[in-house]
Amino acid sequence: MAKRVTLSDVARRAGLSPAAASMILNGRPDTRLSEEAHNRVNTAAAELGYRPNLAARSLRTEKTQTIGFVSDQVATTRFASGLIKGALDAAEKADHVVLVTETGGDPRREAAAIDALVDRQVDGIIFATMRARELFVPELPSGTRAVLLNATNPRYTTSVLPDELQGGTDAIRRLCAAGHRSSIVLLGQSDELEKDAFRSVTVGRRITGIRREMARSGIAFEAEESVWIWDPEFGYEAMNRLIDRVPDVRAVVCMNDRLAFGAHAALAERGLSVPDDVSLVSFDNDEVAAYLRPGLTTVALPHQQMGARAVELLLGDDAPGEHLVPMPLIERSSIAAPRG
Amino acid sequence: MAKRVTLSDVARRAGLSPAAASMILNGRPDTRLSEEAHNRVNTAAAELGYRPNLAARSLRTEKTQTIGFVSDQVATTRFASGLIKGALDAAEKADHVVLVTETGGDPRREAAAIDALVDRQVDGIIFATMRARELFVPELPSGTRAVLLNATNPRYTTSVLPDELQGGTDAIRRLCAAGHRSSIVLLGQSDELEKDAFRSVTVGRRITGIRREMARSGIAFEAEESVWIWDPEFGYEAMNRLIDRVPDVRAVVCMNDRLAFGAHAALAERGLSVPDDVSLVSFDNDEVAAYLRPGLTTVALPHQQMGARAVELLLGDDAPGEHLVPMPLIERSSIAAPRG
DNA sequence: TAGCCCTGCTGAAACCATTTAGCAGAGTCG
DNA sequence: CGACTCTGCTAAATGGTTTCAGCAGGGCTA
Repeated sequence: MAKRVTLSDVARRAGLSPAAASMILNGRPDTRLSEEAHNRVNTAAAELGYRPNLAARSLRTEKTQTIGFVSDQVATTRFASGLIKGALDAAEKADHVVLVTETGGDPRREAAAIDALVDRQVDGIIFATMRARELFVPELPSGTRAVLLNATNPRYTTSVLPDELQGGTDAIRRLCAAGHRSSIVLLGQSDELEKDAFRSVTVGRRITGIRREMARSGIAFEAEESVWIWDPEFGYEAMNRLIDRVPDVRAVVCMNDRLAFGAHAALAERGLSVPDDVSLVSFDNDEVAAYLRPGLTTVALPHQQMGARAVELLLGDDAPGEHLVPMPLIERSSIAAPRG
Repeated sequence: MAKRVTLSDVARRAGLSPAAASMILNGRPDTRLSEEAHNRVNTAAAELGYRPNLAARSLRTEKTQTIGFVSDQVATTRFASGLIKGALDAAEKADHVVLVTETGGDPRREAAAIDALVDRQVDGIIFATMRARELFVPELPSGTRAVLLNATNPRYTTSVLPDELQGGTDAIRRLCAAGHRSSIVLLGQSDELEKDAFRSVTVGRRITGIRREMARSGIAFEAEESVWIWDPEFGYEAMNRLIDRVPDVRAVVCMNDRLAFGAHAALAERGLSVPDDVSLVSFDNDEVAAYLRPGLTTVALPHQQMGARAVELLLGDDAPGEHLVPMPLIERSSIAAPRG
């Protein structure tokens, strides 16, 4: 069984010392080794198919070209895989590789995951949550870099979040641009009922963006329905209540696509067609948004960009702070000019 | 900044040699070190908060307690994240951690990913594909273990696949159990048109399971519609054609849930209700299957179990070969006794 | 009392790359 | 000619763990 090729083998074949070979292969800048030496080492390495032993290298350098990704959930939502994919892609570009772990939100599992990553001397850790929130992060060995993905934390202040304020704003702008100025309802949230309820940092901003832009345009919601669990069935029920309250509803703003999915079903049952009778705008760009007929116009959660941004921040040297990534409006066909 | 605690520190504090400490902490079986020594070392390690330097250990042992996961796709389908989650969970149980990479099906990226993993001396690699197929796996360094997940390969014969034959069988059994014996149609596949087309290993088995069980029960499809891309819109179109061909259709077997989703819409439009007029059974247990009203009865692709099985096989010493994991029938409410 | 085994432990090599200090020789300057 | 610099390279230490060979000393047998 073929033994591994080591640096010494390369050096020997090139007629140089391992030290020289090391410097050359690592492209050290201000070394004084000859052109000639460079060539000999490089060809020797190529001929032998040399691959450095990363364990040995890490032992010396304490770097691993590896980053850790600690997430509370990986399988449940598309959101998670988008974040991971974004991180993977960016890591690949930076010649890093990523160790993925899942904690299920359990602090014990989280601690274990962090230990496992720190033991492997990852160059940095990304902490991701699926529902944006303040995240508890245990003390890390000094020198371990960390960035929060879709989360915030008072100590580790470098974080990546979707720009929900802008997203909320754009959703309303789009509706206004289509000519909607009245008979608009809000599905999913109601300030009266939820004054003190804490949903998440991002939901708060989303709703602020929405309301602020409504105010700026001088229009108001005709009715609002609060929904606790943003799943299709509850969207369906809430939409029915909204139709009862506002029979001439012309536009509905849904807090997310799953609610919109339910709303769509309720509208269809009442004989109201989208977008001819009622326009629909929503958030997240969930898978179902594309399945619906007509396709749902929605403000996307830019998972992949967020994941990518997180690794760029982890590896780069940007200033700490909140980094917002824009939420693009995905135009499909659920918005039209109001009837009549 | 606190320096790392090393094995020597522990040994010194225990008044023993590093060699002794190493053996004790690793629980070597037939060492002759005293009870007393064990205690001293263990308490010293605990007091100092000793954590072994894994880079150093790997350098010696060539093991890393790390496994590699190479997948063609991670973000696109729920399937991918299920596989990953299953693998993550099983790895965690076995005290391993997993390096996830994505290739997008590009052989160059795949080669790069494998290099990156091999360089990091992973204990084994899982190769996963989202659409089951024969997968090309480049030569690996001898001694690198590999298992194929949702894929097959002539050289690396350890693979895990869903038991589609059983899945197909169970779908039909369920329909029969409800009393369906005629006016049954198949949506998504048609032998006449697709005799020579290759879909994937698993689709082939799924359809075989279906047809074999139909034959066994002495019944036959009234009509079949082939669909190339298994997305809702095409399911919708195909269902319309099927209703035209078989106006008294009583049951439809859909090749997957996205098709079923489209079929559901088409049926609703024609005033046919599920399950009272028409029963629906399908495959995959996609997210949409639960969103539909009524909920879709479907034969699930057991992602997580498959992912978990893969790491068990990678780490254990089972015989090579194809390992099938059962596809559970998820009962919701799209099947009822045929009308009339 | 030599020879042997057994117990409980240690010394040192090995794993492999990186890095610092420094050496030999040639050339330059005053 | 001596001091100095510059060039092109190497020796050796370093990082932390595992593991093999073996040592010291006590007890036992012949």
